[in-house]
Amino acid sequence: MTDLDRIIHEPVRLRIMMVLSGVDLADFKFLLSTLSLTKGNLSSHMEKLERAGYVEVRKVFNGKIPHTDYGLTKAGRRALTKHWLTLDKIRALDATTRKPD
Amino acid sequence: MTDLDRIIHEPVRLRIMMVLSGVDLADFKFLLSTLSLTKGNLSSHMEKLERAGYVEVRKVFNGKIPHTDYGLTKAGRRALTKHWLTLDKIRALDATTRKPD
DNA sequence: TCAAACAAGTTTGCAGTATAAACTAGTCTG
DNA sequence: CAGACTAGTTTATACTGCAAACTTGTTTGA
Repeated sequence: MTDLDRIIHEPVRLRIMMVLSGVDLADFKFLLSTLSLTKGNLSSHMEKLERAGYVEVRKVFNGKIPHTDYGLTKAGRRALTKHWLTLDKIRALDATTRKPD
Repeated sequence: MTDLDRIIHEPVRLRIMMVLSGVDLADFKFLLSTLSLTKGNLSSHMEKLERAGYVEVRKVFNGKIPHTDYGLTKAGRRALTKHWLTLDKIRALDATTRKPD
């Protein structure tokens, strides 16, 4: 009930997911500058999100230059929505928990 | 701006902080059962929160039995409030980020 | 009375992870 | 063709969450 998905909860990935949720597709370079990450860092986070089935990766060649686009999957959107709901529940914990005397 | 305090962000500690924010003091046993943790796990999280200056620990003897109470410090309350604000900002990222075509 | 069980935590060991630095594969430029 | 650039990926390291084992002391029961 108050269990947070650690794949999404990780700060960088939470931000990645939110950015992706606002667009159809985003490429590596865009994410890199938007989120101010190093390439290695972004790469490994994207791999983790892909493995979890939360993002879809599309690799194409723009002429001769390789290009990578990312987009949320249905499952990714669902998981993200659920994550915020879970956070809302945790946020309400202060009101629901009273110490028994 | 969208930097999350990892001390607080960790799921278990976020829950601990929220529970503590709803009471003046809570003891080890109460937290243990409320949050369904193992003792070792709770102990090390509390130590981390204490080191960060977010919780205050009061150890007393109830007769012969040792007793440990925890409560949020001012800094802890401030940090927790700020944390939720930061999460709100991240939550709004989908609306503010648009991919330049 | 002394061994076994219990209480309340703390310490330890391990498995997993986030990150930057180093690397790769290929393209463009002078 | 040498060197710089593009677009990532792999590697190495330092950190961290967690449960199990341990510690210190108290109570219970035979």
